[in-house]
Amino acid sequence: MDHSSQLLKGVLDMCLLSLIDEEPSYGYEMAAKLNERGVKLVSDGSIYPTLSRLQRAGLVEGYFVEADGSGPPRKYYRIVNPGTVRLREWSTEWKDLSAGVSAILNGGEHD
Amino acid sequence: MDHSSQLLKGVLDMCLLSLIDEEPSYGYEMAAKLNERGVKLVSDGSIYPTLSRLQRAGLVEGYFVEADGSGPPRKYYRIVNPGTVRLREWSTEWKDLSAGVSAILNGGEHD
DNA sequence: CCAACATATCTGACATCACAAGGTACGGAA
DNA sequence: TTCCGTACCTTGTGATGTCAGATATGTTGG
Repeated sequence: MDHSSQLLKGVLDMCLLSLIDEEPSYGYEMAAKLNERGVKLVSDGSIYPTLSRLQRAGLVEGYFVEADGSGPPRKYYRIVNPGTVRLREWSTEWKDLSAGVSAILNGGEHD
Repeated sequence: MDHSSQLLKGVLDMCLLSLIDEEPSYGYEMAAKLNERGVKLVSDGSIYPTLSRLQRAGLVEGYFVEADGSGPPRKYYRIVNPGTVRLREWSTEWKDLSAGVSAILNGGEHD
């Protein structure tokens, strides 16, 4: 497995939750959004189990919507209250960690 | 397991390599440094296997040094050339990913 | 009608890696 | 002797991303 894939661990659920918080969406669409926004290498085999987990955890609600064009019905997700709270917590965790890591990476400036 | 632990995946090896790049060090000391610098929750059960992996990957070299005070000899690590290269790669990966994630987290500003 | 394609979701086997708990070993202090 | 701080390592467990493949729908072209 790739090193970037390891970096994604614990980050994907947070990103999906944030996307859903912006606007209800479905797996296939979110996979595309993530890639557009610079979080590459996310396969659908990661997306769907993660979305199920978010739903099982009571952070989002799922509902099916018939596709406008072609294809099978889409499973949309919208955020619910506990999800909003959790997203704030994860956001804080992320900021703290990423600040710490960046500090360590920049600690050894000898160029 | 904690969510923070998942966030650490793929980050710990990078941080340890960066610490070694600053100055040769040993496991017990690096565990303390990480905690001081804001990367919490790292247990020695994660540190030692990670250091072994870095060494097996040819990114660092290990050598034993007798302890000044008390305790068994310390296993110091110093960075070698491939490690310096890899550290730069990981650094770039990290910056890209963390920028992407931050952008997504800040994308849904509605407060 | 049938095949191929894009859309869309889901599953299972696999690998990676952080953690907790435990073990080993050394030296100094109570 | 017993405990504690230092220092290293190993084992089992759990979480989760990846790949490959299965399933289903509607459109398009032969």
